[in-house]
Amino acid sequence: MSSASVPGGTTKGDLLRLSSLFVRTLREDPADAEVASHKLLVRAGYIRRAAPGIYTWLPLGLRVLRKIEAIVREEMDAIGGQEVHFPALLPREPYEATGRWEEYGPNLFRLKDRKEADYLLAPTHEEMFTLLVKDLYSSYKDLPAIIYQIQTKYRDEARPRAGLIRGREFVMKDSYSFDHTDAGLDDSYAKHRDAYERIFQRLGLDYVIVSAMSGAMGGSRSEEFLSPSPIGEDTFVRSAGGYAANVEAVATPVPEPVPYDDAPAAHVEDTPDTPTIDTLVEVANAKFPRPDRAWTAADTLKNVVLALTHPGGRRELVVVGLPGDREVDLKRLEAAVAPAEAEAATEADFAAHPHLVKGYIGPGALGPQGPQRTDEDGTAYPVIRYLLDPRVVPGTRWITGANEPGRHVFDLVAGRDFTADGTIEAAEVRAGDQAPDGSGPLELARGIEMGHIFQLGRKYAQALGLSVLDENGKQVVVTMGSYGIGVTRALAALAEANHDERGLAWPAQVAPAHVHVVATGKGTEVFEAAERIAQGLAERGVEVVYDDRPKVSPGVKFADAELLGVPLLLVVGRGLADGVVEVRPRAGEAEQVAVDDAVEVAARRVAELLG
RNA sequence: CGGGGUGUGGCGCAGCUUGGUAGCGCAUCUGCUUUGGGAGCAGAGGGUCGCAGGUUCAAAUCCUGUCACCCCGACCA
Repeated sequence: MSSASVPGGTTKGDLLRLSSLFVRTLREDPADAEVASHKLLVRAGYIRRAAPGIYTWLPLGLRVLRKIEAIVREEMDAIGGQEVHFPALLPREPYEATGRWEEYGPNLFRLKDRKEADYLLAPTHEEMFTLLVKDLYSSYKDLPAIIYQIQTKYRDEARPRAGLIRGREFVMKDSYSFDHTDAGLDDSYAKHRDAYERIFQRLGLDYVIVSAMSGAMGGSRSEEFLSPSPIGEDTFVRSAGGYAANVEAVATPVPEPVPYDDAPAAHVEDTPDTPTIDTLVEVANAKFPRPDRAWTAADTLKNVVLALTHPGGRRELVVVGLPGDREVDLKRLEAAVAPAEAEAATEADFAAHPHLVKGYIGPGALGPQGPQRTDEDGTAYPVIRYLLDPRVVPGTRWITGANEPGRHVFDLVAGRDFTADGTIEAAEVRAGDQAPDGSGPLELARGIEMGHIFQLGRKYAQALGLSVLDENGKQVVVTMGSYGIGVTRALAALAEANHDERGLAWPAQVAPAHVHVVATGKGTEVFEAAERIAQGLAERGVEVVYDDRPKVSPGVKFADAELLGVPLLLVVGRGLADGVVEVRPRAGEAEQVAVDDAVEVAARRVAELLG
């Protein structure tokens, strides 16, 4: 690996000769690859699959990985981060203390030593960092502190996919901040946010920052850095006015309450055979037409029965009431009820609650209006909690279930005829919905999550007993932030964003080399000239891949050059007779250069590419 | 965990319906020719057909079981 990346410097750049480089390119896509980054990284000889979701790094891939790491390292150091390195193999105890030995479930790689003691391959290192700081520090004067590592993580994903995008082994930069005040945490968080912006800018990656739910991690503020890509696994929304959020985190704008003084009284009507919203709308329009317009699904209040499983294992039925033209988004629901898990109610759940008439459930049987049960201390609870979509504000009028087969209520007014136990963000987010900050309609897009920053707060410090003495000599629990960048995933995102049908096309900052020198022809002159140029570039600190393979046809060499994706191609071939060589960017126009100027020109082009 | 699919030289595939002892392309090796867009000719090496049982004179092929892998969904800092 070269230490020099500045052309014109005095340190020698690397010269990789394709005749001996440990690489083999493939003409065909591997059968198990679906996405471009996976196909091309394998075809170009950057990585090989070792096991599902686990990859071996070959020299070219490793060079790219190291360059990304170097950029991450520089920016982390620039905000005062100090690098450490933890083992990946860890004992059970610290994870037991925070409950994550259990919480992580089957995604944790667990193993036993010869004495049957439990170990794990770390999926992330909050516990170890917290304990290390506890070990070394005990005063507020030692804070703030930011420590980080770039390290291999292990998660036994249920379904690894898309090559490096979701692996079971992956490289992550994880950093942690330690402060004794909330303001300090805000500052550490802001530093990381800035550092992440610089990192992704330097990597040449488009990114969007979306607000996210902190979910099972606990804590408050949390944002994700996504690389927009159709193959991304995260759905996010954004508005023209600059709002961006993970779908789970989107807040629904709450409409103003509607006056209902002149609203007609609610009335129950026969609506036979209307167990679905579609059939209900059809019958309503046929039998009870509105004078002004037709009924639509949005006029109905759909009540969806869901089962929550709480951490202790308690199962609870809840009903979510939402406009009939929307579905419940289970991911949003789960984010809203975390740490409980949610699923659709089963037949057994309905059987256990016979007052829930499937297809005709209405507020009358739910929440405050429904059956109650009484606690030991006399407090009354609804048997089934009723949670409303934020759009169902007081004064809105609905057609909804009458809790009898074949019957619905019309003109049921929220706030007058029924109330609920609360509101919940569980309805699906759709393109065209308004952004909560009034910045316009939302569009949905997919992205690859490359980074995530969290304000963890005091959860881990509390669980592991990390406190320091403050200015007044009092013990205060430390507040923490946790910040991750998926380094290998960022590499995949770069490959996704920088390729064409011929192969990879790396930004110069992360490319395995700066210049790809191709010698075409059979005469010794071209090889001698190419050799001189390659060495001349290396001596100026330029990193060079030199295709010195004899007896390989030009077509193969050009195809390989385009597959490997080095940003600048330098061809020494038939032009040599006229004293010229060709310099051309990976996807650009060729420039004829006098052979004696080749090193100078190529080095200058590289410097331009590196910015 | 549910659904679908696939396991045959290093890679990509055919052969399986209708059993007869394994083939094609790429890659690799040797020789000659060729050299600006994935060359040609001649020759060569390399596969217990995922594994285990079973049926049969005979199994890559039929039957049973099992394992692995891929894709979609569920799940997932």
